[in-house]
Amino acid sequence: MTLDERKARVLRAVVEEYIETGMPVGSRVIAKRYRLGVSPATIRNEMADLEDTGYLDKPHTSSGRVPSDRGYRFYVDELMPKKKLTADESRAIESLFRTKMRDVVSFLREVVRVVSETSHYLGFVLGPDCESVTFRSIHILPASSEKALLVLITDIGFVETCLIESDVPSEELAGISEMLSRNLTGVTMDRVADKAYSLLKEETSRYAMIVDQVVEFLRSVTMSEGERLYVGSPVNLLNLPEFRDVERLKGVMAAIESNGILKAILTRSHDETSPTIRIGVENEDESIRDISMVYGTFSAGSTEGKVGILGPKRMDYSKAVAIVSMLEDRLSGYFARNR
Amino acid sequence: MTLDERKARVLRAVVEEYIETGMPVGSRVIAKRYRLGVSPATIRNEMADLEDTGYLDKPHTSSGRVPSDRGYRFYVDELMPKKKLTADESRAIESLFRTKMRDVVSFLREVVRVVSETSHYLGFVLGPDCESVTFRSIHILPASSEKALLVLITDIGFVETCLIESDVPSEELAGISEMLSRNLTGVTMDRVADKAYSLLKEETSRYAMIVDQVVEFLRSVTMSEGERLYVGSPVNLLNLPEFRDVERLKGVMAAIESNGILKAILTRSHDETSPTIRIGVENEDESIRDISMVYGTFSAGSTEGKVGILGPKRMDYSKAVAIVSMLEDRLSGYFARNR
DNA sequence: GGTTAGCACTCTCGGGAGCAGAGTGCTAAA
DNA sequence: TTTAGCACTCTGCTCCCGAGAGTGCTAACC
Repeated sequence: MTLDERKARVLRAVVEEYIETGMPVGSRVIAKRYRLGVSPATIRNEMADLEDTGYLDKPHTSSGRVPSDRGYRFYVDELMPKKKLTADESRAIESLFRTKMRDVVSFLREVVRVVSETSHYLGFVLGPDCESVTFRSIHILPASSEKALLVLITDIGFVETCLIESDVPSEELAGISEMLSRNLTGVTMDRVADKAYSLLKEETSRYAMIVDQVVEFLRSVTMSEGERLYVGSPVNLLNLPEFRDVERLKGVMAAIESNGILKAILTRSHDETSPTIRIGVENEDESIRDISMVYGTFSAGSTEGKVGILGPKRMDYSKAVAIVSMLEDRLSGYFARNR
Repeated sequence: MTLDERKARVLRAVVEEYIETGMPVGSRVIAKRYRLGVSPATIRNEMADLEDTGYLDKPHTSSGRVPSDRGYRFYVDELMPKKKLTADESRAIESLFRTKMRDVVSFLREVVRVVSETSHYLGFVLGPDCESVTFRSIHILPASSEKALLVLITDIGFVETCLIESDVPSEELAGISEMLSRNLTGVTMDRVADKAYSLLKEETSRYAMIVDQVVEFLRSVTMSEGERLYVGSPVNLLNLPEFRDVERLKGVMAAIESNGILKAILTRSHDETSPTIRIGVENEDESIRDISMVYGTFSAGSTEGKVGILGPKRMDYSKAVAIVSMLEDRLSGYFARNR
């Protein structure tokens, strides 16, 4: 499963050339642009071998070669150089952490925007999951004569709020919140609503109005799994020749938007090496078999989230890895600081 | 500028047929499908007249007619039937208001989603603007030993939160928030940060740490103009024949995403009739001259927001108007209830 | 034996040519 | 005023051809 020196250099040249141009690459270009010191004919022989062993494909009998999924895989595993981000790119990413974000949701949206922008592909973030996030405290604040504001804070600094109807006097609201906070601290979010209900059920008669609303709020926070996934804008994909065909774009978009698919993949994966790379067929799901993704994990308190990039198979893996690695690091730091 | 009875019927038939099929429509189809009681030849004469007066266009010398922007305009002004939403459509919209939303931002995002879905075009919402939203109250809650949570509530029920560093004891935090709330209530959001600063500057020495952060938070809330515009996913547009050409889609997407454009149009417009319809060239901005938009205004407290639909010129205006009208109404109601 | 030049072969892509189909405009008759 | 008829126009499709790019193979070369 290993390749001799020269074959490896040819494969690398083909992959990099193809990543850059998007057009099948011929022996001529390789010989000219990548100084391997041999003639096109020799390159042709090597390419034929690489095709036999499955590292390269031919779109048709007689046009240049294109890396196969296996070829990309070998490239990212063995040949790919470690690219550094340009000053501009790292500045764009760092700026995320310099300006204070008001809440985690807008922060993660902003992360997605920056990832899409610097990678020129499609960025996404999967937020930490509820099952391992725990309750820290709840506050019930009087908001007007008939309204109160519920404010929930979790251990990783997520804040959720909700306006409810309430005519309960503010001292009693404070009492309830204090009691809930005291008893629920450390409980995981998926169990918090039930636990709150049992704590509050004796009070039901006195504060019936707000008890239901508080429990419903806690439940809805847990349920809002759907909102964990943030995906960037697909404008960048429109510039890629592989998405000239609207149908293909539609397929990918549908898959991503259907939301379940990407999330399932990301939550299922407990991966080995730091940024995970999924190339074409390596993706479980049919609908994204002709694109690639690069994603990594960041830790947020007791749990973790994912950040990644979706792009064509001929994506600039090296840069994608650099971006994802940097974000894994910075995001973990961010959540550690903001606990 | 008026049309005789039969010309009007022909124009209406052409517009509706074109909206439905997206293909240039010929005299034959009109005669067959729309019982006007005359032959294709007569229709042809009428169509020729309509072309002379600028209501119809011909893509090329000898193919069917297509409505011109002026034709669409006449159609929406004079000919368009008032469509009712189907049961499914109104149910989808009503469901927005039945399930309790946790915060205004996710609520508006959800509105955008539903609008896109029921219209099959691209929905958008422009939230109320800061200059006319006023401050209601602020709370500074202890969140952990070195953190505090700022919670800001505005008169229309918008809630913004932010975690800050703080080692100030909770009683004093309560004192500060109480003082701020008392003095700032009713102040418009664009002036609140400065006012807060002058209120707090005497305390600067004692609570230097948090004073700056509070002021910065208030300032950033005002600044977050950029987040006021919510735009749906453009997947629906991919299904339209007019966006088969990727370039066109790219143009529109870029214009929308650049954010300033759409917002400028919406904030500038103080329109006459309830749902405003902008057809093709009627749009000020070059980049959206070949699409149409239908949007309306909803009131939120002392200020207002916009909700609308972006689609091809041959969009189903009648349905778009129905959707927008319904939302103008419901959203105004929603913000009135949730003050 | 590995490397290279040469050459025949294959396949795509772009530009006509030709043809069916759809639709028009005009004319003349009802 | 309406309509039938007909010549005309323009598109879209298919087929065909030639140019160009690239390959695989063979035979010569170092």
